[in-house]
Amino acid sequence: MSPDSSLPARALAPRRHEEILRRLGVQGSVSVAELAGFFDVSRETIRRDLKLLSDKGQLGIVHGGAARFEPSEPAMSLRSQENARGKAAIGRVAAGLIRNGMVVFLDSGTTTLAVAQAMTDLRDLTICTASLPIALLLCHAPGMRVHMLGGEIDPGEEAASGIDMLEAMSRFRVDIAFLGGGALSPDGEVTDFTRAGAEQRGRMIALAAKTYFVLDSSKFAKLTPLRIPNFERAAGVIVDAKPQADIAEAIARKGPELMVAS
Amino acid sequence: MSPDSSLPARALAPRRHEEILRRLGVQGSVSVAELAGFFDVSRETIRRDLKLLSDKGQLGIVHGGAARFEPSEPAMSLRSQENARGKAAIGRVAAGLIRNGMVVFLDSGTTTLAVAQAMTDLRDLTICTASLPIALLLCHAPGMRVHMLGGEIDPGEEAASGIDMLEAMSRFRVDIAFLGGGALSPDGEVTDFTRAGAEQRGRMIALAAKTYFVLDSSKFAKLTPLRIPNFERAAGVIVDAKPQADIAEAIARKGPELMVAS
DNA sequence: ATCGATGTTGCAATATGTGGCAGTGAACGT
DNA sequence: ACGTTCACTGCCACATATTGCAACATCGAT
Repeated sequence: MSPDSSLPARALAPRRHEEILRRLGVQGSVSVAELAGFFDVSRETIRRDLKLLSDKGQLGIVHGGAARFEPSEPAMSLRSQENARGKAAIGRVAAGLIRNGMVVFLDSGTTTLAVAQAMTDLRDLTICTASLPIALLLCHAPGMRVHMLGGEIDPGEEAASGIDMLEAMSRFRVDIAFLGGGALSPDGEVTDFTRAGAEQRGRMIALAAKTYFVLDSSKFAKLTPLRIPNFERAAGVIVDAKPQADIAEAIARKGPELMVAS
Repeated sequence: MSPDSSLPARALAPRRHEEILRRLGVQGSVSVAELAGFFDVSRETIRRDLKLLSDKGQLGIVHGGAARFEPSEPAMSLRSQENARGKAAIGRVAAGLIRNGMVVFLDSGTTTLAVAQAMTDLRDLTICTASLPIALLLCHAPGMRVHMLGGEIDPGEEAASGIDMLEAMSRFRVDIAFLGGGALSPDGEVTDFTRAGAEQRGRMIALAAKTYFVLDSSKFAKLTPLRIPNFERAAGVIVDAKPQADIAEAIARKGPELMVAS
């Protein structure tokens, strides 16, 4: 009885093509398995679709799926490849915490970018971020309103920072915030590289109804100097591998829930 | 909205056509089977309907049903390919107007993106923009400070807009601004699609010491409804092909210098 | 080097498109 | 009233397109 928004069990070929291209525009790449599942058609059908679109020059086929041609984005794209599996797993867990209608804050960083990637299928969200790639990614997802926090751009993070960004941030009422961090300290806290970063994240914890830190396991081995204020008020820490038992214990003692993604 | 969710025992042809077009407007595509079921008529009848509507140019027939003609503007990454040569030429001329130490405002759009691309070799500039791709591009150029104007992201432009963006913009002292536009009107003004866009550009003219419009020749053939306030105070209009003589004259009469890039 | 996932190809099954033909019913003229 | 015309529709048979399956080739990560 509902001929509406969610795609009909069997979508026409052009409709699939449209959706595939839309996803490519948003995510940069798509996998055959993912599309076959989404459209409920066989993998061969998807491959034939991709072949067609490829012949039209609208995408490039790669093993496992297809990717969009790009002028290539620099610098950060390299870092986001590191431990991509782990980050994707963290992204899935994080996306699972989000409900319709929420106001979501996404910190800058490669792990939060993975969270954003896992969110592209969700609908009816308000996104608030200072990260250029995250804003660019999510603004094309249907049903999302994206607010970019302005400010001076930090080239390393590809994100706005500074006083303007802090001010813009504090205007929002945020339901759920996902923050990155520099390292997971031995005494069970998330720490940061810079004073400004730590301060900004501490404020976000105070602002958001719930805050989760997302840290991939490459951060376990590091040590950074700045404690993040209000850390004990965070709702959880999402990681992609079990940290040492004593660290896990220390986190739990402070308050935040430790969530291990796989 | 829908007085007809119960199946019309047998709808007349015009009634079906109306409903088919309505569905196309909402869903983008319709299938023969779905329509045949809904109207309780044979598939052939639906096909004949579609054939008729197709002959009238109101839809396109595809295997299994019908699809609406490209309702959506091509993605920005595609638009920037159109007339890339012309845009690059405009970019070179624009970049030539920039001196060390300047505060440069770059509007959103594909032509201003070309200007940004031509600027990557310059140094010691402060960039101010609401465009995500421009900010992402220039933040990696050495010796540039990039300020991103925050606000709600318009997916079509991949840029911030709205009240927050206007407010952030007005904080800056700008030496030179490069603005896009919707069209070059026959009476020698740049015009815009939307009230908000025209208003925002008008304000930037008032704010910047010098303002240049950048318009590639594909904009010559178009007509858009909104005049841009303060247009006569702009310093110049940079294009990639000579417009009609009377238009060129009209521009000069208003004040801005016409610069033809090659 | 091995194993699981992915890509390829031919083929059969199903779905869809096309054209012809006949039945229906309304409009119209006789 | 009757018959004719005509638009519209459904049914049928056949042509074509799309899809899934299965067997086999390749790729890629351990």
